[in-house]
Amino acid sequence: METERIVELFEEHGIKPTANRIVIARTLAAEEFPMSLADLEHAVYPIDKSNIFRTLATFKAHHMVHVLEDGSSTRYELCLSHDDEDDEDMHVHFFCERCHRTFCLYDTPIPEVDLPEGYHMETINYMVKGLCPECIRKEGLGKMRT
Amino acid sequence: METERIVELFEEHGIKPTANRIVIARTLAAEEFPMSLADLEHAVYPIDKSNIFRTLATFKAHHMVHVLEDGSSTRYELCLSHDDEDDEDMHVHFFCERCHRTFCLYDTPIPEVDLPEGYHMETINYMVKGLCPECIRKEGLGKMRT
DNA sequence: GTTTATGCAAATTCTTTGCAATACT
DNA sequence: AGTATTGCAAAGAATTTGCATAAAC
Repeated sequence: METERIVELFEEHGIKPTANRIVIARTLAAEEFPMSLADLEHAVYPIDKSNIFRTLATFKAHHMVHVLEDGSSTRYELCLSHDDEDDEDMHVHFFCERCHRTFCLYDTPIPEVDLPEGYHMETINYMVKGLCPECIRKEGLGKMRT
Repeated sequence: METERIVELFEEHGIKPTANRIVIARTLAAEEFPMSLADLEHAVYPIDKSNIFRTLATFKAHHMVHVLEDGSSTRYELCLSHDDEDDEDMHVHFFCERCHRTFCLYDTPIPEVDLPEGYHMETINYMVKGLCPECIRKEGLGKMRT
């Protein structure tokens, strides 16, 4: 994604686009998988992890990222909908229990549910766990060898 | 839940019902909310946390518990379906961002999705975050005072 | 000049493991 | 005896905070 579009995102969400923040957002945008704090720490070196942490908190507060929990770490992905309230780009995630990667299933939207009376929904996480195609293939090969 | 039923669960899942394990399972069954390791540590004192941890790993391996991530901790709830493969009792969970409690929405089953070709599903987590009824009421009161 | 952002170091919290002792079969 | 379970202590990993410096407005 071009830096201009990134800066637009900052404007849309009311966040001041500092140099570090742009690098972090660009990195999130470039990566196919949602990233953990540790992932980002490597990717945006030498920006400090506390800075990344606080930046992600800012992004989250302004709904510029989606936050995911896959069981091993918290992961972040850029939220591309312009509307703070309605996330059109919410999709199911898949955590592979063998290779520990978290996939975005962009073509699998999250089916909504009717909450019981009185609950107010902010965000939804739909996380499927199992084996990804690549690992299934490898498992198969593994078994053949046995 | 009666101890007999608990012991039955152990048999159904092929786990040896030791005294500690029964206490832990009973505690999970008695609690309305899914419990974290820390919750259990208090509830089953003086059983050691490493024992609880390993017991939960055993339960998980034998599909006797569901494992949830709500962002602050991993939580466990007893899985009451007899069938290891098909979890009839899978329901949506709700994490309140104000009081940090995780609710079981027993009457809200998880809507399934069609995964892209090649993915193999093991478990699903459907976690909604927002404000619970109690906290919405309190927020309202808080605003009135202001 | 005041506020905001940043880096470094350290604290906290949560999870996990090593190992010796105990209980079970 | 041999295997499985347990408790204690400590290690590890991930997250979060305090505080002093530097940059932005």
